[in-house]
Amino acid sequence: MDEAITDILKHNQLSVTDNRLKILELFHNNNKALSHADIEHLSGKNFDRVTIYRTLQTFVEKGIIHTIPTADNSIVYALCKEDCGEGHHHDDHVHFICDKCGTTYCLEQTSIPSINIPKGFSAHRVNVLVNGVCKNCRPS
Amino acid sequence: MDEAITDILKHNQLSVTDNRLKILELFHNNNKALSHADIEHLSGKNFDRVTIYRTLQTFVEKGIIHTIPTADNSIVYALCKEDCGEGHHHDDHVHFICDKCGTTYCLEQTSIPSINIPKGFSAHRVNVLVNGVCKNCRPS
DNA sequence: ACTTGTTTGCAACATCGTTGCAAAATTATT
DNA sequence: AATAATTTTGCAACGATGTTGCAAACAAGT
Repeated sequence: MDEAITDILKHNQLSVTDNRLKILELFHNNNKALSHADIEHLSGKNFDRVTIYRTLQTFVEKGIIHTIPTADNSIVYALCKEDCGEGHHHDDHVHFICDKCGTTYCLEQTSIPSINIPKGFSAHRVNVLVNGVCKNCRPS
Repeated sequence: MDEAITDILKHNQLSVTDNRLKILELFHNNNKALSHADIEHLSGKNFDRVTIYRTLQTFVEKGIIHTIPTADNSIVYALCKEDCGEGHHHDDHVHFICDKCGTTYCLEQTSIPSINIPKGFSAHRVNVLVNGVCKNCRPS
């Protein structure tokens, strides 16, 4: 399990460090999107703020994680699927943000519908954000 | 023209001040979404940063403008349509962000498609962000 | 084990956004 | 038209967030 995470780093020509292993582990253990602050808390405050910023930046560049825009304007990050690589992101799935618990999910199975945009505009990438209540916060 | 803007403020039970008139004017003159920084520059730096923050906040609460989430994580604001009011936003249109000039447009005429989300989740609001090249930046 | 190159942590800084409070402007009242 | 009551503004200070330079610590290759 730890070796799988190590492999991800090696495949992306990244040095294997405690910091990177720990952060990748957090993404694998929590099946949801994490903010910089989440990581700072979850990691037990062992790592410097700056290091976390730089690690996340590196992971985004390498295509290991992707960023998700949110309405309340905090950056959150989530693991990419297999087919993302350096400079090639293919995160064409819907993102769901729970208004109760604040959790952001990647709905991998929900594909993005096609959008008809006006003449003169050309679309390169579509982001769909759905706000609502997630299955854990659903009233019984 | 200036009176129309004054009316908007009065209809929302807001005092008519230079600041608010100027900011509303900027939104009417520039047919695109504006960031806090945009307003600071466009207004000629006559108003305090804090005042701009508070004015934008007030306008959002009153339903005069709405916020748009962006991938690069800067808040942008745009005018609401007629039917938005205090606590009632109905901005179900697509937002388009030009990757070249950075302009954010509200595509009022493009409606949001329905999204099938997994069981257990309930959707309340859908945000669609399209990135691409706008009609002004289109290569000839 | 040693060397090379990368990564980390610290310090300092820049930007962004918020809050409390007194002065100024706007609205309501007489 | 003048005054009183309320709202808004600007300033100062603060907190949170994100960035950069540089020396020490670490990982990878020989």
